[in-house]
Amino acid sequence: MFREFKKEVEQVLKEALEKASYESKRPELEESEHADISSRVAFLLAQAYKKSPAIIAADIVNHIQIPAENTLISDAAAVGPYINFRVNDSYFHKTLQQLKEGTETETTRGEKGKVIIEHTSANPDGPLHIGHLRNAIIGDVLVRVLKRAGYDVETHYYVNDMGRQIAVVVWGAERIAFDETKKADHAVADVYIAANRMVEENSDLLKDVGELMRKYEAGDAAVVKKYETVVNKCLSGIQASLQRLNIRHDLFVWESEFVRGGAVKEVIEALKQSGNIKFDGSAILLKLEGIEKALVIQRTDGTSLYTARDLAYHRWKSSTSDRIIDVFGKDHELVSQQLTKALEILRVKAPEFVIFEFVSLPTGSLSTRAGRYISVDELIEKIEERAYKEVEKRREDLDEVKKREIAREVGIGALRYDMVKVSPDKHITFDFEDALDIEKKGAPFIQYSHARACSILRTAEARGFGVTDYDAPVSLLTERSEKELIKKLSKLEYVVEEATTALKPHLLAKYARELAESFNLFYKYCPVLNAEDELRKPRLVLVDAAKTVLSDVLHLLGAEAPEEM
RNA sequence: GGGCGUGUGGCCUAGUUAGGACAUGGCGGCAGCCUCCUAAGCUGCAAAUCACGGGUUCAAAUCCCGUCACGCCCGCCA
Repeated sequence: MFREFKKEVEQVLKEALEKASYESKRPELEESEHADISSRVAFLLAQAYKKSPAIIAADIVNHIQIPAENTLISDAAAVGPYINFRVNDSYFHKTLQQLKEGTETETTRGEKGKVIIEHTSANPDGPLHIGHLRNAIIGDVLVRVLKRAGYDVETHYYVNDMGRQIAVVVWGAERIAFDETKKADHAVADVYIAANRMVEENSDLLKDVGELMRKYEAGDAAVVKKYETVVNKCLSGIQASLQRLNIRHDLFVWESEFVRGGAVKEVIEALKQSGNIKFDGSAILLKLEGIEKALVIQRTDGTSLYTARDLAYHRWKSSTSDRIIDVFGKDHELVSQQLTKALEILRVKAPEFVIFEFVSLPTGSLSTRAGRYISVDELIEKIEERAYKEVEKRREDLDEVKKREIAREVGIGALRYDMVKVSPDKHITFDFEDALDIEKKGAPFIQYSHARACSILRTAEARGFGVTDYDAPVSLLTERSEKELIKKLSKLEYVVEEATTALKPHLLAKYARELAESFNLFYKYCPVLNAEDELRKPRLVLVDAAKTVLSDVLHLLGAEAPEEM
């Protein structure tokens, strides 16, 4: 409802500016603690019209006409240079009415077009570590938010199966047996680390690895088979980890498809046509505007490079979607720029990039090859265990299965929230102890508010207060905490929209926390079950509506919404 | 050397795209609140030269210039 309110204020303000003969490009609206929405447009006009902002603000307010009916605005007032707008009773009423049938609106089903989002895309040479985790969670929250905003979303995991490191694993797998007692991706990592050591100690072995790569690119059936076995083995382990985090991909796109399917050749051909190509011996280079070094897209020996394969991949994505989003680590930023320029040359829509800064350990940067990483599996294990202890402390009354279930939901929620709450362009030094410390204002805090709402509704039913009656008079909800909560509820769609256009998933985390805070204050100051009949009815409506939004926002963050904890 | 990003109370963090009303929260610290719907909650207190130095402006955490610190990138790797 906040979006509608904001739009109406914009309109009303625009009309008033015209009537008062002021010209301003923007309404200068901002959320404010002094009003429901506030305009600082008077500041901008002060210079041009050589009057004090306060006088202009008062003048504008005098020209403001709030519609007699069907409006969400209660009043507009000039407070010094600011013009403050407030919502009216119907705003509260409509907000709750809208939540009657849940929050799924008519825009929720793919009508904004198709967006392909690529995230995680860890090399299949070992398990996911905490760096991949940040990528996966930022990506997954965006997926959920975009769906909610009305996009038809397709999620891709781009499988780098043509790199040297995968060849090393395949080479190693010919000599070293996988430890079948281990989770598949961990077994692959063992082989990778061991094989890598062998290759490093004896550089003659590199020839074998190179031979494997050439045969794979050429499509040698036996080699392809070996690759597929190894890559699929690793991916199965990775997928299992992702599943525990409530993350799934629609499509696993293998790099090699673009080589053997001919798409890479086509891209190189198209680039040749463009005239931005130069040759260095038999190698092919692409000149890019504003980037000093030309990009090599084909080796002297004629084999393909990551860059060319990536171009083919993006050309394909572009042809089958309206919007492309790539979630990349900061180390890929230059690549993303090169990609953009190259796609421009191909006259193809470029992706939008969500670039996130690195996660490092207190001991230094992460490295799968050096075995220096914390795997996501280990992290999940430990955080669920920690959550279990917390549940046990509080709810000895529950049976084992239930306690485990809550611990899982709380643990995963906490982990995900922790990763998504900070802005992507902040560098993170990962501290195991900090992560395990189920933070007070993280996901469990929000889940707890939801559980409290559920508890009230459960008890209401048990006491025979009947179904929640959305026709109950909302006007009785006059307490400050009640009004604040409703206003907070009304902002979900607005936040979703902001997070979608700016591609900032952490906005959702912030909103979720604030929503839970609002609910907790309401809970504290407004008894529901013990209120008088007349008041209890609308309060139950508010609890029910809050439960809906809390649950929704938790799901948008990829966390569960437990009914009790 | 060049490019990108970050620097906000003891620690972590929001706000920087579009400059404006007392800089958002958390952790930790101190002091309180369970005869009342789950205390994973709530209330209060202490704690900030918004890295540093200039500049623009009526107004700067936010814009401009410079400096410093940290991270990442600058492969016929992926």
